[in-house]
Amino acid sequence: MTNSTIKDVAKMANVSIATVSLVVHDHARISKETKEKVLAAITKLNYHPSHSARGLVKRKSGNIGFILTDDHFLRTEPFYTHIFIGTEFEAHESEFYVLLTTIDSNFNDDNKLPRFILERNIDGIIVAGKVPSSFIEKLNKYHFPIIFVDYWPCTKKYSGVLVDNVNGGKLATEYLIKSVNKNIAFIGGDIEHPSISDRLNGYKKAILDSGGSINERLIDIIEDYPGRTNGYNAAQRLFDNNKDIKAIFACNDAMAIGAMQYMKDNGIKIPDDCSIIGFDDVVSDDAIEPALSTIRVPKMEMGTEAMKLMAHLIKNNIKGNQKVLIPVELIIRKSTKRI
Amino acid sequence: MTNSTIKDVAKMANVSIATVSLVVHDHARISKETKEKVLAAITKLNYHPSHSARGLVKRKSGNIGFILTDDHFLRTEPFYTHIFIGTEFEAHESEFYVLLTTIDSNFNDDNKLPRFILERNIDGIIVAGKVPSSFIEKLNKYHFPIIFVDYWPCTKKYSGVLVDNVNGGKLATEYLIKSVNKNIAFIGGDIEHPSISDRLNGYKKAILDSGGSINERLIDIIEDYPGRTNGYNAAQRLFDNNKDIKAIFACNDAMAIGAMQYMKDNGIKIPDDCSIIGFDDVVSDDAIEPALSTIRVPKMEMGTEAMKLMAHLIKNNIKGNQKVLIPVELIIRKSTKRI
DNA sequence: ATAAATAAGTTAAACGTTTAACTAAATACT
DNA sequence: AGTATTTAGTTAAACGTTTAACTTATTTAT
Repeated sequence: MTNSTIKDVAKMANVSIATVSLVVHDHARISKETKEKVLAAITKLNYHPSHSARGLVKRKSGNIGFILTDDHFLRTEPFYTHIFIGTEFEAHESEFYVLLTTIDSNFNDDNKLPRFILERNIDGIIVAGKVPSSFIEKLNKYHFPIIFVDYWPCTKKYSGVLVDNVNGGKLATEYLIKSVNKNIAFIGGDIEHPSISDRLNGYKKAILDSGGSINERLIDIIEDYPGRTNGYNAAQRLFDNNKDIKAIFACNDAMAIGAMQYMKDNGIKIPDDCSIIGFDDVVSDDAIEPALSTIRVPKMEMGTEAMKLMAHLIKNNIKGNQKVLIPVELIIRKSTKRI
Repeated sequence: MTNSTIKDVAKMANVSIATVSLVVHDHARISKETKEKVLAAITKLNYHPSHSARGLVKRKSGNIGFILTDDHFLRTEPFYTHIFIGTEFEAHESEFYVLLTTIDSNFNDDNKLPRFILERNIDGIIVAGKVPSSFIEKLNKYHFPIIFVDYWPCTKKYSGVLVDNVNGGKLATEYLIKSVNKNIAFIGGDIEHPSISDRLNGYKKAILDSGGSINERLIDIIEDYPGRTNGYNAAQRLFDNNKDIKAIFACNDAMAIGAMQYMKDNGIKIPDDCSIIGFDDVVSDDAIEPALSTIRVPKMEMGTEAMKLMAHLIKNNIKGNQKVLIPVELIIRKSTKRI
């Protein structure tokens, strides 16, 4: 039951350890018969190459760091948890291990970088979600590939795996235009966040493309975090201003759910009086009454894409600065008037 | 910026690499002056021992596996996420890396064990939360230490880090006895789960100790998962049966919140008509109206304790079968009548 | 004064891989 | 037939540590 090594396999298959290694790496120099012989021994002995030994000679740790802020990780909506699971899943293919760690959401110059960075025990880093800029600055000193997921800092030195927010906003708004035509509001928070502003851009684009014009009084944006309470308040301001709102596109599901609560509390029928579409497709959307229409973000896929890209960067020994856009999907449930 | 090795340090400090290694391990054989010299070089070169090289010679991976079911990890309440962060935090001390992976919540004999187990790239495993018994059976074949957190399978071959559920149930119930005296109900789900049945045991113990007797009609237990909806339904059954319930001790906060919703919907004033105490102390407790009194479970501490125990087991090369009880704390907020 | 013990290092082998350089046999080319 | 090339493997060094065994110098005991 103790680990068998390459030597045991070599002995059993009657070849040198180099041959075993070449078989493991599927090298062309090995004949079919030898390969089969070795493979049989590997299976019999349940041999797996030692991560440490391999790492030592290749001067790679075989680890990828996955970093996010603690409040993102501890958030009740497991958005980033899904992304992490995606990377972990995909790591199987490329034989990486993923080391997850959190940083302080108020990370500043006095904070230390995660241990695996200081010890250089990773071959690359995946950063999920918005992180403090002082963290990114510290990261700049290091020479491994860094991939940002769901957030791309302005410095275009790194790769990013991003939701196609503009298109998502466009899809949602286009549907609302087709079903209710006019008076479509947008509610959002944390507009500094590129994802949110892109969703707003998609909203504007859809309206302009359809021949309409932007009415700033239908757009309610706050600086604060886009959560349920702020969604509730946004809806209140909106309806106070304009009784005739026919649809709301919320920058995320949390705000949408808050806005729905306001409508319920004030006798506004969903979707008869007012349609609403969210963004993200979180677990509770289906449970809520009426079920919330939304833009589905394939969270796990973002993780797998990030890890695929990482494997590519490492294999080719490049740092990369490309942008991968993850397509989204409009999910129509019960909170929207049918077209 | 590239990694410096033990050789670089040795050269700079004018000693052999063995000396450097001995300094790093704080070995007594090294004089104070040499030690300082070496330490200075280490700092100057920002030297960190290679995880791989160390792992190779020690025949340890330096990794600890952290395993839980996917639905536990993806649950909106980040209970196990907190526990994980605790292990990750404590791992700093013992220089371990933590590899987090999920298993299928319907794990059966056809499922494969996590990769790092098959490849034997971990020195020990921490299992968080209830896992399928077929998973545990498969684990039985391996010879590394295993620690269960927040769930301890009947086979007492492994160590467990567990919430003091009995005492928690007792604390909550004792408070309710003091404040409302009589007609204190218990609602719970998944009674097979040792944690839940222990909470019920604490409830019973408190009542008996106070000279009262157990009224089965005040105890509502379902087999299903103890979530909000089931809490709502449990409260409904309870009040249908007995209008005079003065307090509810819920087996967890989710059920408590559900039960509160039922009371709000039916004009039962909290805490004037009926007090309620939950269990776990989840994030939303404070946000809910009125703020929920509960039993606080120190989640991060469970993680750190598990990792401390793991480091101990590994250092002494034992498998261990001890039980660590984590004390809980009664948190009184607004959902309970004052004593 | 000499032997024994202690202190403070050093040497060298080992851990399990990978891979460049080498070898030996078989095949292809003049 | 003799040389060049291809095929299919082997050899051996290297990766960065740890640690048992060794050395050398100093102190202590007799």
